[in-house]
Amino acid sequence: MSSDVTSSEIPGTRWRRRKEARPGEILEAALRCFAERGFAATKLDDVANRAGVTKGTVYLYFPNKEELFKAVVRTEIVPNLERIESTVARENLSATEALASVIRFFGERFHKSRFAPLPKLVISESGNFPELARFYVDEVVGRGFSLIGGIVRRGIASGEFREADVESVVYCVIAPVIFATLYRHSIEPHAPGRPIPEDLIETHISLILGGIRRVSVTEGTEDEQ
Amino acid sequence: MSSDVTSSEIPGTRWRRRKEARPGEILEAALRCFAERGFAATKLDDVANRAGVTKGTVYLYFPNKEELFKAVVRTEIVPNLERIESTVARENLSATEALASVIRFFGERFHKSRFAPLPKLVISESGNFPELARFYVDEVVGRGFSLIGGIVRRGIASGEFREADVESVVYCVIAPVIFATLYRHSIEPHAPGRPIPEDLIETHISLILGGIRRVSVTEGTEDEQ
Amino acid sequence: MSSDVTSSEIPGTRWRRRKEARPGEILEAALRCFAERGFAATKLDDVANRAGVTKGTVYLYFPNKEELFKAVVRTEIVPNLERIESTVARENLSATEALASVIRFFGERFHKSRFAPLPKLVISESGNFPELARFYVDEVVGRGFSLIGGIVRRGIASGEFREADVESVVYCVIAPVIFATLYRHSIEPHAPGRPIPEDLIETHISLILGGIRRVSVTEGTEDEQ
Amino acid sequence: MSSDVTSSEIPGTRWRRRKEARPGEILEAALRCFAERGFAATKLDDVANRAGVTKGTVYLYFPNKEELFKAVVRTEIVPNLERIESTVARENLSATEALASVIRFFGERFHKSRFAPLPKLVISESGNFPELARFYVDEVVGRGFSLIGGIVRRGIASGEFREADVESVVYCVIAPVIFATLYRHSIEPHAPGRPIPEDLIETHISLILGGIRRVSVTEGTEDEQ
DNA sequence: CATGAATGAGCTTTCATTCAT
DNA sequence: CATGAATGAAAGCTCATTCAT
Repeated sequence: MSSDVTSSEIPGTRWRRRKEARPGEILEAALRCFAERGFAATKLDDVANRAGVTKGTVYLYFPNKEELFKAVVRTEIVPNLERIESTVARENLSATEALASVIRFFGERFHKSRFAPLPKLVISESGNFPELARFYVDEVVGRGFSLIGGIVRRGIASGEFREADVESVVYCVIAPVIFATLYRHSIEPHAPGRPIPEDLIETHISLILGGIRRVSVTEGTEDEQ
Repeated sequence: MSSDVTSSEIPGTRWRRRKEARPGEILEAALRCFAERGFAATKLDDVANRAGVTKGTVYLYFPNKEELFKAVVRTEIVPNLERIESTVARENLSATEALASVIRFFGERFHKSRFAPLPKLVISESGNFPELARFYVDEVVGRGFSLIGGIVRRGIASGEFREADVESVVYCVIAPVIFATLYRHSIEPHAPGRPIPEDLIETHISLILGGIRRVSVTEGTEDEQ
Repeated sequence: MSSDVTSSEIPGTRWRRRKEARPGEILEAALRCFAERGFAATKLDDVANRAGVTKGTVYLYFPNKEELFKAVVRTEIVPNLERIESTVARENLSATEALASVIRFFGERFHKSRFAPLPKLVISESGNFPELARFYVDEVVGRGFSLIGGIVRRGIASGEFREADVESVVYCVIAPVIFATLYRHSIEPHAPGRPIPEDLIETHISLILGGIRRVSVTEGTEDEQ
Repeated sequence: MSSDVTSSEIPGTRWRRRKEARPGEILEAALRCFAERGFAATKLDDVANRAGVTKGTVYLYFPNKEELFKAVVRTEIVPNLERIESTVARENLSATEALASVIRFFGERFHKSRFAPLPKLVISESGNFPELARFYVDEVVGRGFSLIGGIVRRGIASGEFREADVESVVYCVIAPVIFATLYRHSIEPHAPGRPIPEDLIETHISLILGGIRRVSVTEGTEDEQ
């Protein structure tokens, strides 16, 4: 648990004035620290260093460590949620297309966005922050399940998909995506010999569609990816 | 807090010698505490209380908190691994049957055994214990992947399964099982309104097999990709 | 505000076991620190040093600084209250005798007992601890006023004393006693040139009785003390 | 936090020069804060807020918190002292009249003027500011004692008052006045059920004169005060 | 073996103080 | 002059660790 976090900041002036930028910088630094070490193991000194400020400055913007954590979750989750939903809600796709597209979308999102470390954070800290778990269930799991559940149900209703327990299918759709995120932020960095396979997402899509679709997808799968 | 989870430590040391008499209650209690709160947030007082002893007693068996953590990982994971492998490795099953059986087996294991909280622990603490990640990759992920990868490869070779990226398929096979475990130990306790669906595992099996098997499981599925 | 509080403790073993004696020692040390420096300026390190323990030990017995403060007040005030009341409540004294005796009693009490620094503490900290003020008013001021007020009223009723506003008389009876305490614990230590006069209490008694008694005290004052 | 309340500090320093322009609001605000919470517990933010400026501005006029405190004492006490003395020192009053008048004068002063919170401040902070105690003794207690002591001595010499320990009498004269001030600023605000009696001062005067005057005041109350 | 009182390093938090604007 | 963002030393508090019993 070494605090090997060094500031990568303006070397000359140790004293700047950036009221506007500060909170964002601190939140970003905090997100990374929390994601790496967890809430309890994160020292405010590390967060401050990473943000290029001192401990005191953090307290200028956030009343305490817990509120900082909540602010991180709040600012990283909420905006992303909106974007995900609105993006995927574009209509006139078949259930098959919609499912493939939603998986692909999540896969990308979780790979690149700042949202990426969140699942790990939630898994790790739900024990210490029950509200975090509840919040996540309500806002993220709930919405995500509705979104995907809706597509699956639509596919079954239209005969595109075969009969199945919708809830369970949703789990199977989501799991590999989340799992990849968790793996990427926890294990992969320390196990360079075993990276996540390149075509995980596309394989996942084809497996899921193969498993759920009623009609053959033999030729359809080619252009699926 | 640096790492060597797998090393067997100064051999013949106090810890090793006393290990013989060590109450498994401490390890069990520690496993639960670590899984619930994470390493940093777990107080030795809590572990001791849960084990029905005093803090001092913990130090009789483990030289410090970090060694206790490593001991937890060592004693709770490794024995389980052996059993899993030997059980599933009995041959004369078709790839289909083997895959179904291995998923079912893991599903059970992760549901009931003391092994269950481990994934959460690894996800949460790999940042603070890089060796934990390495250990997990080598011992668990590696073995699991070999096991399942072997089955998949065999299925493809025999024509039972269609062509696919084996690594990716393994991920898709494992992910829902691990994900369910993580969910069960992090989120579910705080979100009673959204339990893991009963037939998740069976649905998963049927989806995966549907997705991977060459012959149709619907009606004309022989050409399923 | 220099922390020149040095432990006067057993020099050999820095490590002892005195669960029984500890809380009392800490309370005593705390009383002195609080009385000298006030609540805010008192460092727990000082209290600990004076009690011959370390900061951590203080927290073994008191959950935080504020509770320590309250405990000090509680343990120093309550027992003294009982004693004062019961002692003075001995009957069959004339109002004159009773008043003289009660003033003398308070004078002594405030001079020697551990109760002595309390008035200063209450005056100083009432702003930061409103409950302290309330408590003091209810338990100390209230009781004291009842006690003395009763005597005065009795004296007036019996014709021993002349008519007067009882409340005001009580203030005038109490004020020099309290004032002496406050002076002794705040100013006198730093102004050795101006000590409290030796016969303050007896002069006070004779003045008060001279002022309140109906019969002339011109010659009576001689034997008054 | 060491002491020299009376010293006029590095003469011609920043503080001294800027003193000319200094807003009395800061001193007034500081006096109130210090009196309410004590030196240590007073935050410069509070002082600044109360004075309607920012923290930085306080430092424009006072080099640090301690100097601010000293300036408060200096500017709030000293001028008042002068006025009091000169007012009461007009002669051609009998000792009885002079004593009554001086008590009344102090009673008023301590009730309304900015001088009022000072006694509480001295009582509370003498532990942290020994010089404050010394200053108070020299300037306030000393002068006050001379003033009142002179009157008492004159009364005794003239046969108006009976023989008594002058120092002790002075204490008894002063105590209720100071005590009322302390009570008013510490306890009364938090104990609305027990206000200081309206005619405390007049009762005090009549008790003291009754106690000290040679002639009986029992039936011959025409000279009551 | 087991206990639990005691320790002290380390972390969170506060706030007097500085200084670019 | 005035501001207020930023600082960092100091204090409160926690808890892994020790050790007399």
